[in-house]
Amino acid sequence: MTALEKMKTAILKEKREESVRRMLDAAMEVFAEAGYEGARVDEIARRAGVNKAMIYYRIGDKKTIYEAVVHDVFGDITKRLSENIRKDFSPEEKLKTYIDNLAATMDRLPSFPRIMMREAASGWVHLNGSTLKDISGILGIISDIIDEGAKKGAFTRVNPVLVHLMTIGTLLLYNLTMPVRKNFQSLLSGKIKQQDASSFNDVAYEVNGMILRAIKT
Amino acid sequence: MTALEKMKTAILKEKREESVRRMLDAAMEVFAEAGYEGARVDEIARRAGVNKAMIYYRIGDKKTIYEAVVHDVFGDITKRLSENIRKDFSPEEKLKTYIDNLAATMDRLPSFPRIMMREAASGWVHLNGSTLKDISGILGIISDIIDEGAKKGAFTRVNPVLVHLMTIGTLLLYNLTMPVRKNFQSLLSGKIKQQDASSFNDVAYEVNGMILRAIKT
Amino acid sequence: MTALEKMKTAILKEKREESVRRMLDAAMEVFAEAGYEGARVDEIARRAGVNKAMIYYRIGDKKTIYEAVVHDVFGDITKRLSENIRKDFSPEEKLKTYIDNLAATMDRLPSFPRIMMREAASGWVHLNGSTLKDISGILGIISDIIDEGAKKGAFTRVNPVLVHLMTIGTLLLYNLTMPVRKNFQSLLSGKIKQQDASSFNDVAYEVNGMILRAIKT
Amino acid sequence: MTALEKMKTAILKEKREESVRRMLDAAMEVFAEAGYEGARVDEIARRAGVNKAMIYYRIGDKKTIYEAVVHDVFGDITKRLSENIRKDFSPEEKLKTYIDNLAATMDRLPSFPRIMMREAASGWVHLNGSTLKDISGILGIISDIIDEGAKKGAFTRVNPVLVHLMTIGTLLLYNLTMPVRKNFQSLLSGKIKQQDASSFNDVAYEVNGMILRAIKT
DNA sequence: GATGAATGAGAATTCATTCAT
DNA sequence: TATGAATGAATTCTCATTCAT
Repeated sequence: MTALEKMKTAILKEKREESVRRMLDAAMEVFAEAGYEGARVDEIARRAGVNKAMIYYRIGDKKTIYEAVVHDVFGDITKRLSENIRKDFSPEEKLKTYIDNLAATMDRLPSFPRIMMREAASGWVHLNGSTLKDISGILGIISDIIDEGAKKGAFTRVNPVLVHLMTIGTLLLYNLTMPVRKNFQSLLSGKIKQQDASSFNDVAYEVNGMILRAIKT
Repeated sequence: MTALEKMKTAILKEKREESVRRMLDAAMEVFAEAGYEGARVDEIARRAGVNKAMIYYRIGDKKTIYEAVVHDVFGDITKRLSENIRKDFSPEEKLKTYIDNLAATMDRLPSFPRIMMREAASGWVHLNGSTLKDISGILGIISDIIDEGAKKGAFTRVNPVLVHLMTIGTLLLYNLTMPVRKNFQSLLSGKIKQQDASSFNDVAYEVNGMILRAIKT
Repeated sequence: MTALEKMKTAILKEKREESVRRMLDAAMEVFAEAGYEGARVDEIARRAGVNKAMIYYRIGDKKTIYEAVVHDVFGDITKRLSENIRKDFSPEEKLKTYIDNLAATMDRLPSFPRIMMREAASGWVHLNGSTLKDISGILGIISDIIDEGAKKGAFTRVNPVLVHLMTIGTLLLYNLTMPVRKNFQSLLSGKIKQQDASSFNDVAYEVNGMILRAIKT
Repeated sequence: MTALEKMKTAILKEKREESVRRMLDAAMEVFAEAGYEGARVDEIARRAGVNKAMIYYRIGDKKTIYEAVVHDVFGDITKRLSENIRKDFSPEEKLKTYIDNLAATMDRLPSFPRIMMREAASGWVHLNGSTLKDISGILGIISDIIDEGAKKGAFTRVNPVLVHLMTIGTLLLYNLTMPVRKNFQSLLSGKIKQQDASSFNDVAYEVNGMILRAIKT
């Protein structure tokens, strides 16, 4: 193959990947908004700006698209968490980083909370082996943090799975109740004195505080 | 109308209501398992043991069935909570009752967690005014508890919405990760020393402990 | 159930069966003309005068429709043959009846030759157990005829399968070359002296003569 | 043009023809297996080891490919027959050669029986003028053989078209029932004494015998 | 010439909903 | 009231064909 041909091939490949990326991004959005059954392949194609047949050509049928999306979603968060938690942090710092990263991911990838919620409701039937491994990787991280904290006398001995579920459950629900919370505020006017945390940073901060208080010695 | 006719009418009415009840119960199950879009009216009819046209005749179209189900689900839990939290309880007791009741509801009405999760993921678009009022009623309850606790010096001042989200988020996720947690246990063997709470009572107890530690002065 | 209701049910059932019959007849035609892959469910519905969804409701998907058709086609011919070959016939008479019946079936059920040909070309992949049994029933019949003839000294010992294949192969091809044979007649004018058998009766007669000469002692 | 250039051009042409040959061979296979409607252009390209667009470039659309294949199939058999039937043969020898050649062709070109069957079932709509001429050429050959035999007193006067249909129908059906005949053998065990002809040579021999007996004086 | 990319026009199948009795 | 029958409107998926380089 000549150098020119190589360049052409490379450009084609890049274009192809870019197009697949766009399809998967669109799919993630649509699946998040409508769920697996509610998602329309037509709509995914429309948002990705490609012909519908292209999706079948490049990725596969609806089930395959969905699995790719789920894998991406969970893979991304795992990667992010394992990258950012530094070895030399104290358990408290690690826990904070852990919570901050979860919160940040939800901010950056707004489809994540919805897809995760739907997966939970559906009994996680779309999690394949590698994604399960991803998730247990996350559990391993938090487990180690709690463990280390307990050994150093900073934390009480608690079930790390529960801490994880509490953290992610709170953040998820916080994230997903955003659109309706204003309604409650007005209905509860006078009752809730403290302002609702306005940004996601704030809530990460608050959640962090609560969790720490709950597990510190 | 003769007495006999009245009796007949009454029996008919009872039968009718019983039949509607069966349809709604079946619908709740199906919606919980498959979500709104994934649910099949045929399947609801099958499980309720009635003719499909009957559902349209008695309840209405799919959307109407779903709204009735959602209303039932959220109405039930509100009712239960407001009934069980006695005035003369201490804030701590009230909080415990509150958490226990949430946990018990999930146990008794296994469709609740799934439907709530799906509602969260869908942006709560099916909550009508009265259901919203139900939910804010719940928020009012927890808000009052926290408030009272703060006034009595038992609790720190925390955002009651956050406490509520933390409680329910943890319980929901705990409930819905049940089927996959065994997988993680094996993948994490050696890391997680403490046993997973085996019953839902246990987890309510643990969650209660965590929440209390997080907000007690 | 009252007598009136019974009557209603019976009428409904009749209507239903009549409608299924129409669908299967239409399907047989369409499959004969276009083959499995070429057949359009839309076209079957159109010819049967029913809504396309009705076909799925009553019969099933395309594969199921096709299998029903094939089963009908082969079942019909088997039934006809076994009914008409009388015990007290001589082997020669039996053979004649056998050939006549095959020829008559092709006349009466013009889809049969085409569907059988296509089945042959496709490797008989759609023949299920019961249809295979039907066909081997036919083979059993001809086999017995040859056998009896041989015992009585009327026929030579020949492979009955070959006789069957020869009979049916000739009739099928004769039947299916009908539309093009005129073309040949003109191309061959002067060469073929004997007139082409004009009716199917005639050809059954001729085939019978040939087969008899081939196997008589 | 220089000699070198000429050579290059010749090699290119050869390669081109070789590639077209491969495509047509692949197409014949695929059409035989799946029929016109069931055949996939993708699959043809795959088996030919060429890019799909190449087929359109070199041969044309699906219909054109199919017509080329049909023409090849029928042309081949005509050519073979007319070459092998020597003038100085006796009518009996000629008939034998004719049958042997048909049988051999089916052996050598396994797609032929299937494509011919499908063509028969479809009403020969893909036979163009030149192919029709090919076939009537074959009919002319057999017609002449019968004629000559009748004149010499060796054969009775029979319809040569019928003899042809009988021969080819038997061979075709014999060939195409091969895969299912074992099933029948087991179902008919005890009934069919004579072994099924194991090779195609054998069946040609048997068919020859039957036909001869049917038409000899 | 050769090839990967792209797509429009179907085709099968499903399902909420209505009809008719 | 109750129910089997019927259907229109999607929706997923496929594939022959063309494009662009």
